[in-house]
Amino acid sequence: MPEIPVDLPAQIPGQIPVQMPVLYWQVALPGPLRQLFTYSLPADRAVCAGMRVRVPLGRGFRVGVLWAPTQASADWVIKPIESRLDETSLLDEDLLACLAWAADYYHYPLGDTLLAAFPPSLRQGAPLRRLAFKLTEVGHTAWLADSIRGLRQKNLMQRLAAKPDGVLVQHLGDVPASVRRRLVELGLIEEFSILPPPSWPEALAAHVAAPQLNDAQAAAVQAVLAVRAQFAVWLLEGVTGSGKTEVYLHLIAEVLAAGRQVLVLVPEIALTPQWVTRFSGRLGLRPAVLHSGLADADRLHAWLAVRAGAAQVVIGTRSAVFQPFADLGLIVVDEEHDASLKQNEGFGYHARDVAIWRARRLAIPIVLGSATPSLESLRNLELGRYQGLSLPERAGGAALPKIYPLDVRNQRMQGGLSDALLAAIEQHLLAGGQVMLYLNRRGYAPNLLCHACGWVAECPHCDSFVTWHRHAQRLRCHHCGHEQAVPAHCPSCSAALSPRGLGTEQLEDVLTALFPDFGIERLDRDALSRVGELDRRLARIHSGAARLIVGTQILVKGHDFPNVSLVGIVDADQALFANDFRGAERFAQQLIQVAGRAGRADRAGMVLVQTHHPAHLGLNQLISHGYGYFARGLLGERTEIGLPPVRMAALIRADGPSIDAPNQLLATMADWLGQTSDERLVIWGPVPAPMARRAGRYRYQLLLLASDRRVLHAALSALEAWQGSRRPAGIRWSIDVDPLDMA
DNA sequence: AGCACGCCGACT
DNA sequence: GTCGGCGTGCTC
Repeated sequence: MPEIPVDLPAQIPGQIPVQMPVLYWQVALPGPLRQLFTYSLPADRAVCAGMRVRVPLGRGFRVGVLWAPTQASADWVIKPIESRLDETSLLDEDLLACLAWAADYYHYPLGDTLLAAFPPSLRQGAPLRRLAFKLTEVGHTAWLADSIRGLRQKNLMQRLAAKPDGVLVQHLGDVPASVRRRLVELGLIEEFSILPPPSWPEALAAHVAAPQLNDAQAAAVQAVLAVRAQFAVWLLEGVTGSGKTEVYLHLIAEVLAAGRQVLVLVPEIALTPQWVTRFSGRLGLRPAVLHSGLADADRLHAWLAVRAGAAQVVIGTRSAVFQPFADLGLIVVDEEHDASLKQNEGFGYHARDVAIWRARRLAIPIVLGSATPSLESLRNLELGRYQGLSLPERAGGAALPKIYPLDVRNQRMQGGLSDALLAAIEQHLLAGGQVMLYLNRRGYAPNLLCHACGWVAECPHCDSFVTWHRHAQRLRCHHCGHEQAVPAHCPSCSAALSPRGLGTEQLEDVLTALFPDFGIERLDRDALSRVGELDRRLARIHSGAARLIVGTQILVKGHDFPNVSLVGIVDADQALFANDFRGAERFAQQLIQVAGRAGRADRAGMVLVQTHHPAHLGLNQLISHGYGYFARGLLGERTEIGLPPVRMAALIRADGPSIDAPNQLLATMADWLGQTSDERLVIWGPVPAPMARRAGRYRYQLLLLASDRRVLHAALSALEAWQGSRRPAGIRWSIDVDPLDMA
């Protein structure tokens, strides 16, 4: 990337440098350096916080962000800022404040937090200005006189002659650099830098009419619009199929009409072209779509367009919450309970919570939508921090699916399917419906074992077994990516090996054998590794070419299958007895979300849950009283035990190549915290992580709990200060505030 | 994080 | 005799 610093060289040759007054600024730098660095710059340079600068550090240079003016210090030699990379701040005050809060709240270094708000190319110091070429006076005359000989030179001259404002280098990719260089040498063309205006496609006409809202939807829209110019968190609790998206679209249209921008946060997997099509058809514009698969150039383009206000609607996964909106008027968080809104590694922010902070700062409404709200949000509703909106019925009068536990004790099973479930599948297929089977385990079989000696294929790097992927003929670890060939015989006793347990691949094979006349589509991460594959498979399902659908979590996330009349939960037992305290909550959310795929059109759907524990209390409460009741019951339990969301939590993780060093480090921290911190701080552990060895590293964790967030916060800050940059050899440790995933 | 400096094993 | 392992310490 060519470097185009905004500043001229400090010293013009042949002139004596004038001694200028100097200003001092604190600069936030990337990396785990949890301190700001002070640099100087001439007082006549206009600067402000949020501007990117290039500064010397050690023997190299870094891209940093100007933070705040400061005084000189005698403790170290202050170096000058090498150059400003921007002419103005790229992050406005509100976003800077948000990032500063997030760095503080999540105990993540400020520099890394600030730089996380930039697209990758800007993070690395790419200038906003671009190189371009245009004809010189001489060149123009030469062109008119038709005195250019070389064909390729002539070609380039012609293109530049047609564009007096210049052509960006990136649009001259087909012209060899040597041709450009030659013409520059001849003085016919010249290189210069310009600031391209952010462009975004023009509005198209909305061509899909808004449907009539039902009473509950209309009431929700009205409630939000009534106070749209002030901060409020609205929790939109709408059963699956109740038309939450329609509520969003009405609100968005109103905010757009007022000329303001809208942010829509969605879970990772839900970003399908269908969403975009629906939005553009109804709103008459192209939303900016932001997700992890985006190319750097597209990311930069969208970022600039959002900053300029040209992109009016942003649909994105969690990182979109840091987009530099020019005039944000509304935030929507869809599926607010979804765990993918929380980043688990590194900068562990929760996009929903950051979004709420931004909304408060900007005094705008934020709508959190879900059929299965998180316990965090339900508690905030109880405490009166959120306003409740409810869509208790399905749009279009469709009935909610009926859920039945299916006792599989002592039942004959074929490929994990009981006779009762098989009969129901057949019945629904013959009646013309589609059937969906949910199994949260991909691959053919989760274990490969020796029936003679008991040997089981394990991952060499983790405390886990490897999954047999029969079609790929590989054994794969789902925790670290380890892969190996399938051994022909037991390595321990040479007997034959056999699969144990059931994965989606096997389920697909079993169903193909049992129901050969009905097409089957499998939806899991393995089947969808290629881009566009999801859409191809969804198309086959929607066309009716596939009548049986087998899949994992992906089924849960927001796709609509209107003709599914039966949903089978193949194995509820594993989730029923999860070791994580959030297990019950997550199971309930998944069950309700999967069940919600059934019976959307005119016929009521049916959900069969295979279990060995048909009398399980939670399961039955969930089935008979619904998610809302069940979740509020869980909240009561959490209150008694003192777990989140009633108490605030932070998880200290440590891992290293040896078994005791990480444990020891956390034990030392636990001791120290016990002695020095507020007595209201609860310290649990250290304990081995649920998977004690992963990718060859031994993992331990320490859970900190406090009813008062300030107590927790103070303890974490003290811990950071105490540990400082001390780093016992090979051990990594990190803080996860509000952890969702305890693994 | 980088990237130095700084002391102990197997190679031209 | 050197090349090189990564332990620890600093960067305005």
